[in-house]
Amino acid sequence: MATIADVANEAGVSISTVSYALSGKRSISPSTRDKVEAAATKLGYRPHASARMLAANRSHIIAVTAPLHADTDHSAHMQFAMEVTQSAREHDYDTLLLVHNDALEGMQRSAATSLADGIIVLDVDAHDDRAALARTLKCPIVFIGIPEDTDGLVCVDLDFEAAAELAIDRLIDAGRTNIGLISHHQETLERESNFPLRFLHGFRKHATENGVDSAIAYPTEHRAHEAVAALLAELPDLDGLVLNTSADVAASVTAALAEHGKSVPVDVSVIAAGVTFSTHRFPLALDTIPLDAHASCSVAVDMLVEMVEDGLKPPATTLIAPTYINFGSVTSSTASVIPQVN
Amino acid sequence: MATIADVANEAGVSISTVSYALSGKRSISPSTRDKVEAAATKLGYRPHASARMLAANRSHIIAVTAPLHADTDHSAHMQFAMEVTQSAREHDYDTLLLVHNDALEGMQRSAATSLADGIIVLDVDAHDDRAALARTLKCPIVFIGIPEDTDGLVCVDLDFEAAAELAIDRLIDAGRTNIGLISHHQETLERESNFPLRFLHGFRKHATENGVDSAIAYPTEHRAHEAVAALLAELPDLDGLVLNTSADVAASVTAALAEHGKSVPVDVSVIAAGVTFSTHRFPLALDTIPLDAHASCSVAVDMLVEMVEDGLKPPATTLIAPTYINFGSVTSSTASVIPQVN
DNA sequence: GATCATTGTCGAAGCGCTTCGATGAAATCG
DNA sequence: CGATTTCATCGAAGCGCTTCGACAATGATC
Repeated sequence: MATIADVANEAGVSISTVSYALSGKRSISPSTRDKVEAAATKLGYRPHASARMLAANRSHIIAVTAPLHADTDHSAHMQFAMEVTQSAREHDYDTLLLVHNDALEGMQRSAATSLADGIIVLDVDAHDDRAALARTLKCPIVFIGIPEDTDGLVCVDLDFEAAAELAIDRLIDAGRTNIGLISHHQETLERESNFPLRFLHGFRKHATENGVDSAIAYPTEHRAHEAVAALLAELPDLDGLVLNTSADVAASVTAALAEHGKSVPVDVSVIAAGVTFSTHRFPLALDTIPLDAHASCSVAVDMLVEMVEDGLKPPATTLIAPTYINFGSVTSSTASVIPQVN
Repeated sequence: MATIADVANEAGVSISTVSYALSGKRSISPSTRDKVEAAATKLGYRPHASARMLAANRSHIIAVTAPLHADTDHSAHMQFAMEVTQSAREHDYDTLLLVHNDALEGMQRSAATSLADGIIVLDVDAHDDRAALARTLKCPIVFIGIPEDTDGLVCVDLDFEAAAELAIDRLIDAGRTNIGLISHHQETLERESNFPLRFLHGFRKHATENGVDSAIAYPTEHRAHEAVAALLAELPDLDGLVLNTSADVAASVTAALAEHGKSVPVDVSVIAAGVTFSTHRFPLALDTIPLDAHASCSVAVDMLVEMVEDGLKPPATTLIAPTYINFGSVTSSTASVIPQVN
């Protein structure tokens, strides 16, 4: 393990010159810089992480709290953790994983000991203990997800209400006026994971405002059949369907509708919205308004790094505009009347 | 941020006394210890992580490399990462997440800069680049999974060959002599993820040695139907089935067999072996020889910590003995002849 | 009562880096 | 050409902790 002193020796300059040459924080003559770089390369010099942390008072570590609930969608969870890590690396930060029962203690610990420069909070509930804790820590923190009380917090998330509105608008544009929503399991709603509630709210409001007949169902199994039956009972003329639910439920929707003699997209047009999974492997790919982990995480990490390095406090809540991916699962119910322009 | 000097002041003792009182590395009189502890509590003292790292030359951080492949089972992946983290916390270590393209560079970096005290390698391929790299690093490393060439490496994993043998033995005990295996997707095998190969090997060998008729199928879809059909084509009298495959394939096995007029467990007894998922939510729960993330990870982390703290090099490869969980999906084909003892 | 351990505490030397202020040399200016 | 600014480099002071060696004070030993 070569130290900076070894490099200084090898290059025939002082320690501070090596530091400045490698960091670029002060001007150094090209010839000296070259000597230093050559020496560093020759010795395979890598600055000692903790020495650097201590001296610079910056760990270049971001803690990520990702608790695992019984109903956690592991795949989505993983995606977010990975995306945070990738984004962090682009800023030369590493990520510390804080799980589970250790979430609160871990946040506390990594902040109090200066282990982490900042914290990313994943899988946020409406009433999340971590929100209260976050207000007491002077450490920069960004939530990916939105708790009910965002006072004093910095949050980033997909605009789920806008996503619900966009889904309804697309179905209305296609002439659909009997629109159902399959939401998440009751279990998830009860835990008050917040985004399904925001989606529900956006759906209800926009459906009412636009005078469409709507119904909402909550799956009870890991498939769509029960929810589809419930929807059809309430809305026999169902011709539009929005899915803000889990992958297994969404995957079986086409089959469930078929059992009732309904085909996709002609009889019922379907949009998956605010979901992390991709539908292109489904028996029939569905139009999707994705909950894009990469988008949320990179925005969140950018913000966090800015807070850490520049001491800025960004706007309290940043909502990410929904995007639409077309797979052909929405078609006009009156194709001959309203010709598709564009 | 109170420092150790503040605590020393408050308690009226020297800095080194505080350090020894809190670490217990030298004997300190009870009265002094109490004073120090009171002062530390009063000031909310937490040792500064990087200062401690630098002075003690130990980061108390374990790096975890968990690359994400196209065919990665996110759920299993997450489980392992979480379990490593949990086990690490029990030894007072935190875990750094190294993903993806960053796996090799990250191992390199965290070792060279002393960012991590040790490394856990997950999701190991037969010919894994990380194995070669590991041999060049002086940093303690434990593989969870077994590459083809284990020379100089420390590896921990479920004994997949023994798991295959155990599955066959149980089916033989139940009088089953036409035993099929549904393995993983070709894609997974081609990537040379190593454990399916070891399972296959154990299965073939033990089936041959015990004179049972056997057949092996590789699923092509995310369901079992094609594989079951292939198995029945080769082995029309199929009466035992071993599943070393993905959750979606295993979940649909009962239905796939039913389409051929075969019931579980009477016509065909089924065992899921070497799998991370639980089958108790399946339409019909299956006997399971689990690939227990907790078991593997806690053994691996214990070893790694021992290597870090005591400098010991444990045995090259540690195979974890399989266990059997009974859900009633295996019954005797000749119940009246071989009464169930016990 | 002198000798030898033992125990509890302290001071100081780092750990390897960053960064501030100082300094001499070279360049710029009136 | 002396005064002033700019540039490149260096020395030294930390960052907050651990740990080694020293050293009184106390207790045990004969």
